[in-house]
Amino acid sequence: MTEGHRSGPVRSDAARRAILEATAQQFHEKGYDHLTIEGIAQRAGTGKQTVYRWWGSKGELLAEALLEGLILPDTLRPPDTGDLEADLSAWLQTLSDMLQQPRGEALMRSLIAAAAEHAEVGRRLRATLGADFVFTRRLQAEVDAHPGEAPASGAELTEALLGLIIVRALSREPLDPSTAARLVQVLTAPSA
Amino acid sequence: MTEGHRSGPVRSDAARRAILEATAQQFHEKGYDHLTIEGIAQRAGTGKQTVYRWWGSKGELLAEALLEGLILPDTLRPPDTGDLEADLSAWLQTLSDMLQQPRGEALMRSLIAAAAEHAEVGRRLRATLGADFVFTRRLQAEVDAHPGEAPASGAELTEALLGLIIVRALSREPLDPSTAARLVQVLTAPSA
Amino acid sequence: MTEGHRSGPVRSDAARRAILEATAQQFHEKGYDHLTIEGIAQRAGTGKQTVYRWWGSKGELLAEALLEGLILPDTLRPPDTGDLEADLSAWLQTLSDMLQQPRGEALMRSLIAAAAEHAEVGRRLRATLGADFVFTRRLQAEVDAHPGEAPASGAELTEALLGLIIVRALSREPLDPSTAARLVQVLTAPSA
Amino acid sequence: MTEGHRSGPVRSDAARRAILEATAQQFHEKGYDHLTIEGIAQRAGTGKQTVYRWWGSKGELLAEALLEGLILPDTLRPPDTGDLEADLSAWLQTLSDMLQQPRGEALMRSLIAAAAEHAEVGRRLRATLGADFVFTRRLQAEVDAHPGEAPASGAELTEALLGLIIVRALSREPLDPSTAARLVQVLTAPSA
DNA sequence: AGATAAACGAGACGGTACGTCCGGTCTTGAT
DNA sequence: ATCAAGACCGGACGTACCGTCTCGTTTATCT
Repeated sequence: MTEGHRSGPVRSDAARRAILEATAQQFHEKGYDHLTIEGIAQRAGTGKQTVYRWWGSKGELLAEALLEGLILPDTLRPPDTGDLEADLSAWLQTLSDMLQQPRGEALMRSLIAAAAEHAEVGRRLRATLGADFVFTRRLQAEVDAHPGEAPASGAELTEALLGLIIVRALSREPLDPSTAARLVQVLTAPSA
Repeated sequence: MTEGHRSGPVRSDAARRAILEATAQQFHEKGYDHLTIEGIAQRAGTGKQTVYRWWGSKGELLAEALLEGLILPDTLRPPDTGDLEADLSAWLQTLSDMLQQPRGEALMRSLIAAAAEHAEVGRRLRATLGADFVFTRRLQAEVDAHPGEAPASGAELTEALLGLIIVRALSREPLDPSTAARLVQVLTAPSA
Repeated sequence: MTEGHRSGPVRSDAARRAILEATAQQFHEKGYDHLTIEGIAQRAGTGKQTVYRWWGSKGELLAEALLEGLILPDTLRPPDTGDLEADLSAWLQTLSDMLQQPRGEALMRSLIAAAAEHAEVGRRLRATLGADFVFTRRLQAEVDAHPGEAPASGAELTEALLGLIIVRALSREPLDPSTAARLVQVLTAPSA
Repeated sequence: MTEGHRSGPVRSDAARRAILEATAQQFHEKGYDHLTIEGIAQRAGTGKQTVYRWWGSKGELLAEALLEGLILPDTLRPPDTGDLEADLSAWLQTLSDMLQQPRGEALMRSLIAAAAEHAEVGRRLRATLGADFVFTRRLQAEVDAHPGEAPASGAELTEALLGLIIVRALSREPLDPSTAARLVQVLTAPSA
């Protein structure tokens, strides 16, 4: 035979989904701190033990909810129209629009707090919000096409853009849309 | 008349210093979360009420300790040798060295968590670590000298650099020193 | 000076009384097991910590409530009309009447459970219900008056009577009033 | 037809014995409170459901273990040499010896706690430890032989003796062997 | 020189949430 | 149908801190 079986009940998917959804709901409602396992379990209609059985901390919960797409709106996924500069600009615009609203800024800061506490959230946040995704690959392609001219790779430039946004969120400085646009231009202009 | 008089003792400076130092010590030892007012008061040998009388939250405590220079080492203050590119590079190097060590990375993440929760910490962190300081003014001067060529202002470029570092700290990706150097080069090269 | 003072707030008597009364109320309502610190604190309108600060277990709580006379009715205190045999008989009658009612029997069994778990409750129960009190001394006097005739001392005879009642409570055997009367007669009759 | 058939396996005697033995073992190790169904099932190597299928509570479990003779040592069974007074005395001595040891006292208190909670345990404890057994019948015979002289029946006198022991166990008062002997003498002396 | 009153250390108080244990029920796959 | 295994919802455990509120003591100012 292939594997050590285990009889007995299997993990309840209903409980899992209810807990992740409760996590997302509570996260949006109260932010990362003020997020309590007790509150999540109650909202989900499960026992606390069921949460602790499968997740070790609220960080893990949030990381999984993030992965399931329950935290960030689909709007934040990067567009891909073929025009790199336009796409980058649009994406940055979407992000900066989000930060204009108090709810959006609070959401971002909550995510940062979660990332600061929990490594997995940090990794997933970076992956979701820019570094791993299409821009990276496309910026890289751009860079490759002009060897020697732009020594900073695409990934790092994307990170720098995301970083700018994070710094603004943390310092509560609004991000002027035109500034964002200018930055995109500087960063994508292949030094020409 | 000038003011309603008040008799009685005046604020104890000994208590104030003891509390701020205890804050710094506990912050370094346990990080921002796990920082407790109760623990700080005990460490400082004061009553809890003395803390609550003068500060409203652990965020305020940390913001003041940060301002007093009790949190970050002097090393992180930006150098000023006259050579802008070299200075920027050296400063970025210092920061990235700090993040190489586990203690330094943890410290940075703790600061980010604090900034996410408390606006004043965010502002002061940004001010301390780059955006307001000499680089900004000097980058700006550089930019001003070449009008039209580099549409992104110095402040934003510094923020982008700091942002990159923060993104790396949050995602637990090490920052390759040569990458940092390259970024400095790109950002300071006035498009020439 | 005489003693090491301690400044700061003093123990709240209101909280203490509320907790002991809540203990008694919950004890009567639900019995010793099913008595919860959480329930007591809630009923008393205090925090749990206030309970744990002053008492170490529900046993200690009950022991103190017993001592305060919040558990047993005054009826159970032994009468003293001068006629020993009549008094003993009346007291035994009161006890056995109490056990006739379901509430009384449950109360007695709850007390026994508490005594089995907590030494102090055991001691106080014995003290309250017979061994230390007037009967003991009076039986002893009786015994002393007839040396050599009744080698068992009064205290032990009283204990045996109480023991009989406890055995009946534990085994759910009703105690026939006439049996009780007969036992009193045997035990008090100085062998004549 | 005689009866509705029933397919499937029949009750596993191995599981039953394992559970009862685990009950006895855990009872001796930790006492009645601190006895958990979960712990018993784990010790017995069975599922919890198998316990709940056949017993309704830890009280029932203990009652059955008591009946199987897994709880009390054989030593406690009453001797029968023909000499009533000597037998009673010896039995009381055995009991009081047991209570001298901390383990024995704890065992007795645990049994009392169980009896207070669970009627069946109470009945069986009384049956096992004295009321139903040979002494009762023999004391009764003694009493019958002298009608009118000793109005308290043998059963009640035995209960009183057992009760004395229980009171002592509950109040943590040691039982002086000579006292026990004296009581036996008083109670068996047919008033002569 | 009092009298006044705020600041201080200590810590009790009503609460909320923690992470754990166990109760009793239910589900699964094997026998 | 029973069994071993164990997930599930729920309730209580005992602990850690929260922010507020006394206490009794110590000081600095005002009368």
